[in-house]
Amino acid sequence: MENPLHGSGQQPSPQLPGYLASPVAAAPQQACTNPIAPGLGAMSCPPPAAAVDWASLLLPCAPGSLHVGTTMPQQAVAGAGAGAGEVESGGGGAVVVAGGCGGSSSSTSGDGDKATRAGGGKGGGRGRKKASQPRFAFQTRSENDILDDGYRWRKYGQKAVKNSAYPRSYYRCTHHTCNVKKQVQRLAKDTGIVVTTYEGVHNHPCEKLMEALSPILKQLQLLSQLQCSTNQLI
DNA sequence: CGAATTTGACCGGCGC
DNA sequence: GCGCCGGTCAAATTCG
Repeated sequence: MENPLHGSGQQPSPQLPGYLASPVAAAPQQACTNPIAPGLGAMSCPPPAAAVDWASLLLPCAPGSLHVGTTMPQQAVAGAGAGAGEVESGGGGAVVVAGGCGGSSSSTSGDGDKATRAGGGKGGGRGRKKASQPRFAFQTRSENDILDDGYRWRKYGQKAVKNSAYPRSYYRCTHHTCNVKKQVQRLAKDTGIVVTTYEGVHNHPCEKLMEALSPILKQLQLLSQLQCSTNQLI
């Protein structure tokens, strides 16, 4: 996800950009084409409020970013399939925000103890400890398992899970300093729905989004400067 | 050839 | 204590 929220994982909503979390959570019916895709979703979902600092949304810890303020019930994540509500919107990806922060989840995985564990061979040193990483789960109705959320992910595992005909895929943000992970799983009940669970907060801006919006931001900047000059002349 | 994905093994947590 | 299950590692393989 993208957005950088203030702080470092202390914020309730992990990576989901404010523009995603808000519209989705507050107005599920809104037809955002692709809430997960920064550039796309963002552009197609005009913010309710006029004063949105888009530039700030691009930064990690954006002061202006919105976030889901709810705490993330573990079941919302673990049982996202059953727990999270689902919203369907048009033909695009409907999204439902399942939760915001999983502070004390017992099953949440993290890297916390990984470092502390002296490892042996394969698997030794493997972290299993559930650190309190903010988790955020939501469902999308899409044929594509992989949502383009603007960040680059590397798949590091896939596992068949119980009670599901579809395997769960594990991804990690490829940014060297970023420790965000996400799990992607297709619902057994409704194969058209993909449950995506993000864990952690990106500590870097979304490259794609930056790339997509930079021309616009540039223009805005120029306009702003022009306006300043005009005012001075007057 | 480097990066990304696949896949089997390993490990810890949890329920019984 | 044991087995099941989810999560992760890392070697092998594939891809660009």
